[in-house]
Amino acid sequence: MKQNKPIDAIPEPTRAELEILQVLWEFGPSTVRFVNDTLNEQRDVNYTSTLKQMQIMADKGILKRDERQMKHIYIPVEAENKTKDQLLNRFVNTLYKGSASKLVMQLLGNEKTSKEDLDAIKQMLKKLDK
Amino acid sequence: MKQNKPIDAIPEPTRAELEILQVLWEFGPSTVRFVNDTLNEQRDVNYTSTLKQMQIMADKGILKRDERQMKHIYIPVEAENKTKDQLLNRFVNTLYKGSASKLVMQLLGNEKTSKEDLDAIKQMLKKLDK
DNA sequence: TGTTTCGTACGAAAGTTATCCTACCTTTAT
DNA sequence: ATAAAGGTAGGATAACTTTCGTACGAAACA
Repeated sequence: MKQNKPIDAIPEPTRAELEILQVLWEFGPSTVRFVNDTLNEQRDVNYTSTLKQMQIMADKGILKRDERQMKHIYIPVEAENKTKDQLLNRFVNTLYKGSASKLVMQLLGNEKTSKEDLDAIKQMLKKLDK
Repeated sequence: MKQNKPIDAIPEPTRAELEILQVLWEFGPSTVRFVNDTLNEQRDVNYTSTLKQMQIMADKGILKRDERQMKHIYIPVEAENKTKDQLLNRFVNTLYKGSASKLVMQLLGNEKTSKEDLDAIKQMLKKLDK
């Protein structure tokens, strides 16, 4: 019988938290106002909802914030790539037993993968060989 | 302002539901007892917890069940590949703006991707060309 | 200077997920 | 026949997520 949870597990961002991270990754350190406005281009969210989320994320250590101004500036603690690596690893582990090639096979068997994507992938592999 | 949710969205399996689906995909239609025993090789779960989960999944339409016997037999409604395609699409959409090649780039930039995986991916690409 | 606008903080509430207890029925074995 | 084992059903509950109302302070402005 294994241990149920690793003790030092880094909290994975939830769905709503990920939305917020995307904005911060794309536009850099931002105020709640800016993040909320950006989110509202996609769907309805109340300002205080976004505020609360970002406060919680700061509590969890996902974001840090600069409070020197009245308008606090929020910044992701982890780099975009690091977080995405974690999420991707988890994904490939749970769905494909850790096999990257199985995941790619699923991806390529998918009609939605465009010719451009295929070419880009080939290019990458060539570069990797060097 | 866009619509918040598509009306006919198929409910995505949750974490615990996915664990159960994995067992059913691997071993075929099964009883709760079998699924629970299999899960317990990995972690502690009470029998009634697994039962409840599978009942909920049947309610949601994720599983159907054969009740002719006292020991009900549960079967996934959707094929493994279809469900995984949905999850993969969602993943690539939310994290990589729908770009499969970006996802693969992240995967290849990851130390955990083995040489075997790389070779397997190259093989696949060759086959696709024909 | 007062009022309106914009910000944070706090707490409540609703929804979802995951877990398990209890009750009760059916089958099996003593 | 009766007890034990194994099954389903149906709450109850706890933790987590998500959302937002209310309160209140600071800043901008008429």
